[in-house]
Amino acid sequence: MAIVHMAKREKRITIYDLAKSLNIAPSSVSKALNNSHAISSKIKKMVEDKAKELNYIHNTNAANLRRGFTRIIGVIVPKINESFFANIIAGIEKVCVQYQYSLIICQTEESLEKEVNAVKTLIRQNVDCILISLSLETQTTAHLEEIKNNHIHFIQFDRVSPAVDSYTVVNDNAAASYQAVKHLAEQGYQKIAYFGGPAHLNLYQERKKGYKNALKDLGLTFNEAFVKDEIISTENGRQEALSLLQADVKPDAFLCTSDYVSLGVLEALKTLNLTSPKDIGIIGFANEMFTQLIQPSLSSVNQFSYEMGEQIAKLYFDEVMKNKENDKVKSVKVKTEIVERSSSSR
Amino acid sequence: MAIVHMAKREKRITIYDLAKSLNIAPSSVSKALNNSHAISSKIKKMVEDKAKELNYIHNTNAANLRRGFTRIIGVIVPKINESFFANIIAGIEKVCVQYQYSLIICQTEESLEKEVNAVKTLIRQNVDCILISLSLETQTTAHLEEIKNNHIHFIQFDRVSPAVDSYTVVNDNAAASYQAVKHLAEQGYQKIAYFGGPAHLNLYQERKKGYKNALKDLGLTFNEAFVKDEIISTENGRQEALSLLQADVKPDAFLCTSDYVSLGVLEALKTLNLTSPKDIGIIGFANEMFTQLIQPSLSSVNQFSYEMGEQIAKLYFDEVMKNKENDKVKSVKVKTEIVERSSSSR
DNA sequence: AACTTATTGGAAATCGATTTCTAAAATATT
DNA sequence: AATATTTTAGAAATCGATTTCCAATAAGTT
Repeated sequence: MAIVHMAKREKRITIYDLAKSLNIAPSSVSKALNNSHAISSKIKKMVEDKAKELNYIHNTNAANLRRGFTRIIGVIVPKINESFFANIIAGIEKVCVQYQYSLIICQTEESLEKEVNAVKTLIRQNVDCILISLSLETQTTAHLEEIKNNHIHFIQFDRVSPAVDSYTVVNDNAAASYQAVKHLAEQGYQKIAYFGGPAHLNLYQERKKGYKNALKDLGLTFNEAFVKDEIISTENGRQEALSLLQADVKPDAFLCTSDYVSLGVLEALKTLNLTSPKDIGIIGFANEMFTQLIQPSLSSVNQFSYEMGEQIAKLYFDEVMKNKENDKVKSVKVKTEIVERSSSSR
Repeated sequence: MAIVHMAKREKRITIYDLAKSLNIAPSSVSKALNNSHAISSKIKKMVEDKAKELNYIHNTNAANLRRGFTRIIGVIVPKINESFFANIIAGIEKVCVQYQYSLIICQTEESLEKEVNAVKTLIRQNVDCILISLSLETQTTAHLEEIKNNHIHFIQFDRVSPAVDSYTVVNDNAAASYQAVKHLAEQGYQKIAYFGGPAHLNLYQERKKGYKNALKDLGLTFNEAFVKDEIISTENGRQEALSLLQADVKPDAFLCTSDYVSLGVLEALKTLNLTSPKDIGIIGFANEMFTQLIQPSLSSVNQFSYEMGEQIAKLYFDEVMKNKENDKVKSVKVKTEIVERSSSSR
């Protein structure tokens, strides 16, 4: 796409205009507006009044250049309009306005190339910090190291790469799926299948680990055929469930790492004339809105996405910002909760 | 909340560093990097190589200050994590990256005060354009005029104020609700109630207008008691539906201006032992994900939110940006579509 | 070869704030 | 009253690019 160039905007009122009309120095105007203690309250009052009168608006751009930071935080997510990420962004925004920070949002649409470009854009924009959740494609991390090379603060969340040393905010994914399996077992399900996402993502490794550990601890047998990775859409879930449920040895429950996949399992049950929770137990991840509206309602792991957003932003303001060397990075775990609904209650 | 000040970041490589290490002038470096025709390809090559070698990253801030524009577009929405707005933002982002523009996102949480602050922040940040959908509270528009006073391009979308002269992108709301009523009538519903939002919003005035016009054209009687404003949540919808359905003269269908309200109507039906579509027809607005998943599935007006986002951004790049005086503003209508599902099909 | 015209690199001004340093004025101290 | 100290305003440098203008060189023309 061609890059279009814009005409320069008409000039705004500057501190020089204020200074001239008050017959004082621009530096004094600046100090007055910044409430510096090195300027009298008489001049402060004068300047403030004149600023209001002439409709002066501070030019952040000029100040940023001089100060060296921008009060802007960059956020990179796979998809802005996926409710999990939309909630996280909303939570981040809520906290950022309180600190008078702005947010630049980029989406990668699950593409590494777009992710690399987004990182470049944010570095160019001089953001103070980058908050990122990796795309499904991301397996290299040179672009993340680049953030650190440019001395920009950096927090990974949800989909993180342990290969890069940084602050992280994640759910305790291993514990969450452990709890989910335990819940299914308590409801009497014995042969529990696991539908995970791309195996190179730490997030899914953790969930699989929790699943396996729970089976072991509960004395349930582990069946390699019941474990599928790369199941991330409703359609994937439907097909894999169909094939598993038509095999000789069938599962009696599914732990899905997405509610959309649960939905696919449900569709498969319908075509096979099976019902949940009677024949098959189902539990998903994310606690999407629709899980409580459909029949049967779907059990799910609530990931507290909005709260995760708040915690990410708070981590930045409370810790990262004050840690100049970005050493002693820290990992924050966000609580999860098993929401028991029909699909796993018998 | 206290404003925290940040330490200045460590210095990055600048064009002065490149110039020094190549023994040429900074201005030549700038021209080389901008692919100016006033510089030889020999020097361009030299500069590009050295830039790569030293990991030079362009400082947008400095360039912005000099150029007078930022390649940043500000977006203000009531809630980032409402799927309608999340989709719009995603659509806007999709187009903006193609033009190498970044997005600053603000949410008002339906508060005028936050909206005013968001506008101020965006003006300070020197954005090239502000895209805004008004909060429910917004009835004054001084802050919007302020955008124009600062010569910042400006597009209103979805929830717009006709009191402010600006580009707008909206659904044809009158036509949409007209079609919705027509659809209900065709299915044999005669006494159609209307649940709208705050009456001061143009959006809802239009929808009510379409509703009334459709009734007239179709020869259906208009009943003032069947028209309610300020019904925007599931709970509102449930209560009002309950009260209407227990009155002497009852409606046999509901046109809801939100799918969440439809959901409330559905709840009311359950407590009254009525069913949809047999006893009562329902159609909502927004075509939310859940409308096709629940029982009965809910008919809805698809507003094509993602496409609306794309069109907003395209309007900016194709027209607004080129129209220096911002005169001859234009209103873009985004198509809608009646999605017929069980709740209105008998 | 002499002259005109096109290219191309560099010096310096500029964008609009912040900040350091200096000096004058106000206040405090003896 | 003389001196020491503190306040306060302003001059000038600075952030890192872009852009205008000029001069030197290269290329083209007769």
